[in-house]
Amino acid sequence: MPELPEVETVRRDLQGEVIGRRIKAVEVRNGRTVRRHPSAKAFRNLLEGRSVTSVGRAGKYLLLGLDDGSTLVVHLGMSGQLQRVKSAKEPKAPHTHAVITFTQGGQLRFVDPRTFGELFVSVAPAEGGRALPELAHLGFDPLEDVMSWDRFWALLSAHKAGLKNLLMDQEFVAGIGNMYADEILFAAGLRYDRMSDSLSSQEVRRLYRAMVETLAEAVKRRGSTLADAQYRDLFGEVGDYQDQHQAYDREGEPCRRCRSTIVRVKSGGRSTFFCEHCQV
DNA sequence: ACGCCCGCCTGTAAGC
DNA sequence: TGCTTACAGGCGGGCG
Repeated sequence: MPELPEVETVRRDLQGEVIGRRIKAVEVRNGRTVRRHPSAKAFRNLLEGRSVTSVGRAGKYLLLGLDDGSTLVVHLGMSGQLQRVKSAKEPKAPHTHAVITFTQGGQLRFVDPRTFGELFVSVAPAEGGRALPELAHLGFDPLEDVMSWDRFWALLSAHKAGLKNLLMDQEFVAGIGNMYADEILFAAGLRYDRMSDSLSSQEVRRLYRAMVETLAEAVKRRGSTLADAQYRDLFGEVGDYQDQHQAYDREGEPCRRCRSTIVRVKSGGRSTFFCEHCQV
């Protein structure tokens, strides 16, 4: 399930692959993928003939800047993948919902079994990411937007929410999903249900540090590919960070810090994994 | 303002 | 063995 580290990995790969390329043709094979547009044709018309000038990211959204000042926005949802193929002749994977063909140099394909992902073109330029009206609701980006820990404290204190819910709230901070929320909270030594306005200054610093360092390390490891093998990078390769997981998907296994058993609870309909001894 | 639930989806796995 | 059910969860919307 692609979260910030996986999306950032794809972004970096895309940068070397699509900048400067001109879009010759766009094929939409599943209309749901471009559901924000009135029709697949309308989406196509916005893209054909354009060149890619930049590749950015805001939270879990990829932003491909185009030469007319518009932006192709990609959200991978739960199961979305972008695939870079050198030849149009390469067989299409099942659930290939959109295909972008470049004038030279193959295709970019969007594959998404669960169809929670989407593509859309925003008429606004990509600069800064959240400048797009469609993404104006996103909160700060944990890797792009560095802030002082007391500023972070002020943001946390402005809410009265459980820490996990707040970390996963894209309007608060953009890019963290269920998996990295559990990993960040383990690294911070804080429970998922601690109230955001109840932290000591030391705990605020630990949380901020854990958030930035966990995500940065996961980017270094090119993201997490779990047993379901949903996440693949632009070239079909898996990530390495799942081997470093301390909590997520480790129910019944020993905590790597204290050896007590990692437990799993349901919170807000989602699985939450944590160590009752290390997280307070 | 926040928590919680639903609907949207399909593939996988557990249960009977 | 074969069918049914549960689960995975990002996001937007509704409700209490």
